[in-house]
Amino acid sequence: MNITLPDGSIRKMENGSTGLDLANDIGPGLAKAAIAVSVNNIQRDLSDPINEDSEVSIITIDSDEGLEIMRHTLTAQVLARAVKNLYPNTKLAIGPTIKDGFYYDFEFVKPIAPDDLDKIEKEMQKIVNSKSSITKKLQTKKEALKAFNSAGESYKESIIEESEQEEDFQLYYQDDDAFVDLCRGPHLPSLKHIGAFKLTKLAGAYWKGDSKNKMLTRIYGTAWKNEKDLNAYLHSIEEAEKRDHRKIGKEMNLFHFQEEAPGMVFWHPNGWTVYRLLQDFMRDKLQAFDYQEINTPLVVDRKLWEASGHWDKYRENMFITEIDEEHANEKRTNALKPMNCPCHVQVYNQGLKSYRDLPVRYAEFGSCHRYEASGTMHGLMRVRGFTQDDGHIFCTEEQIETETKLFIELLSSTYKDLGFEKFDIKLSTRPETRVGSDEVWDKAESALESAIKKLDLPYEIEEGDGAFYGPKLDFVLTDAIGREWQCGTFQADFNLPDRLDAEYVGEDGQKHRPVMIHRAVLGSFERFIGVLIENYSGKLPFWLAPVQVAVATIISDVNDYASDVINQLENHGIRCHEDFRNEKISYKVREHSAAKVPVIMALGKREKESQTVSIRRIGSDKTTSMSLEDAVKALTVENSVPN
RNA sequence: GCUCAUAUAGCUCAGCGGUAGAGCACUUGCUUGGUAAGUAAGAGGUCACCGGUUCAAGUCCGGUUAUGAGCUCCA
Repeated sequence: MNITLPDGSIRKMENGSTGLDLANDIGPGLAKAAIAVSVNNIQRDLSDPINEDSEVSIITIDSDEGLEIMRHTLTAQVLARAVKNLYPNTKLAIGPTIKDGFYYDFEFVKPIAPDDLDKIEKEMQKIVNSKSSITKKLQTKKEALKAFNSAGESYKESIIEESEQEEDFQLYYQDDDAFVDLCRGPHLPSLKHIGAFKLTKLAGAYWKGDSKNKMLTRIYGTAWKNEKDLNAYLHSIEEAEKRDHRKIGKEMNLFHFQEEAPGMVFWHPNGWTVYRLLQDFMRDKLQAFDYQEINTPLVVDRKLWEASGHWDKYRENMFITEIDEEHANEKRTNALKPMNCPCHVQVYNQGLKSYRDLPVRYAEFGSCHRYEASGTMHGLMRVRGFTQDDGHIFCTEEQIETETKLFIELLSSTYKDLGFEKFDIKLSTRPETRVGSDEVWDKAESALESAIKKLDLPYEIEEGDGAFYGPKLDFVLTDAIGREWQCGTFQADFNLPDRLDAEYVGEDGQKHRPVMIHRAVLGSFERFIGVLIENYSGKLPFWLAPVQVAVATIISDVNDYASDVINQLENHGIRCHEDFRNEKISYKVREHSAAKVPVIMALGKREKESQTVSIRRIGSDKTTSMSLEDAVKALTVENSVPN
């Protein structure tokens, strides 16, 4: 048979030759490094026979594929075995690879503690040191079931049970046959190819990811081809932890949370300054794109939520309020709004709208409350009380495309101004259960798609992932260390205008339903500020920094000059912090640097005499001197809000 | 919501049955010092909350609340 290699060359091999035979044929070095083989783009074990003309490449640990196979073997053959050695009655569930590592789900008889990971890790190392080779046996469904049944591995049994195949279940063994695992493969031919690894955490996870099922114990780990890569990875994790907005929020005195209001932010002066600046910035953007800002009630009678459908579908996430019976004349049940859309329809419905009025674009910095499950909250990123940069566009079906295009322009200009150059677009199309005719869906989906195309932007399609009421676009931005955050959204809605009876008079003099588009650029201010903090490690751009200039005196004789400097800066709208304390300048510099103040002005005798300032920028240890006048001018320019 | 862990001074943490500790921050004194920690002293705590075991409970055991890591959820 003919084997085509990645470089295009063709090698003649005997039918039934294995990947290992091929590697040997190419060279002994490759044979030694080979860990698996890719046959017509399907990964196979090195020992699998190849029976027909194929395109084949040898996988080594140096490739991403190879690394993944190594991680897979590490979890399925080494971690699973180590756990079985130490805790013999543990049941094995599943153990896949994930980004940078792997996990394995177990059902332990007695729960284990994080400290036990050390012990397991040592046992794993012992197994790896055996350098066992790994062999595979193929069994029928019946044989496989029997094997795992007698071993008491009920999860494996159920995996086999539910499988549609009858033959060729792959069972992998190490040299001593003492451990066997069912696996899709491929695996390393030998444990000697295992690189550097570390178990990282312990957590619960539902069997098959279903919260109705039993909670298993999941052990996470990371693995790399050598010690150096492992350390680099661990280091990058540490670096990401340093950016944690909860930690930086504390250091910069931006906000706090407390027990009496879980998931609700207490904004401190510094944090609220950032919040206000971002909101003002957003307000200008919206105005430039012809939105009209409105404001609607926080507390609204359940009748409206019943009409909108939220009472049925969303009630468990709503804060419901009742009025103290003793003092109320009438009992009514209200809810804190979890979304702004029904209220926006109320505003739209005031007065008759003509097709000439469309599109109507309402914006609201809408304060919403959602009762999020307790385990889901996470700093500013997931809260119960938040404010959306929300907006709703009422338009005709024909206008969807233009509105999509305009929105993407608004969004990309906003992200760019805030320092995010890269974002991805995801188009989610019709789900199985939905409202609206196929014809309308066709129109809306193609309107969204063609708008993106006209802007020449890349996008991905998420088939069937749309909301029941319409297709949507999600916008995912990438931060400074490559993490992705879904912030913006643009959702067509054929449902709510109908439920809440929104209409306009068309050219034909008849009443029609407008399409409603829900859209947000930042998502919520709370979360977006979290993203900004993590993106910038707290070192916000000058215009967004809560304190922009720390004016620190070197000797108390220059306090009067320093006050003058502060006055001039503040008169130009620059936010200053006065530091006249009886401390050394290095002490002050250290403190303001830690607080991530973008500019530190150190003022001493020299500056006072020459009417200059000495400027030190965050992240640099250089100082530059310039006249006070020039400094005020330069900082004023730098302080202008991007647009 | 589920699993596991955590809760001690403003912050970061130590203490793990017998009078509550450290570093930083804070206050005061001395020091006026040129770009990431001058110096000495002082003050600061219902050890999250409720209950139990014990002669004795931050410390052991239950429960509650919050937080953290995952899981589930995010019409």
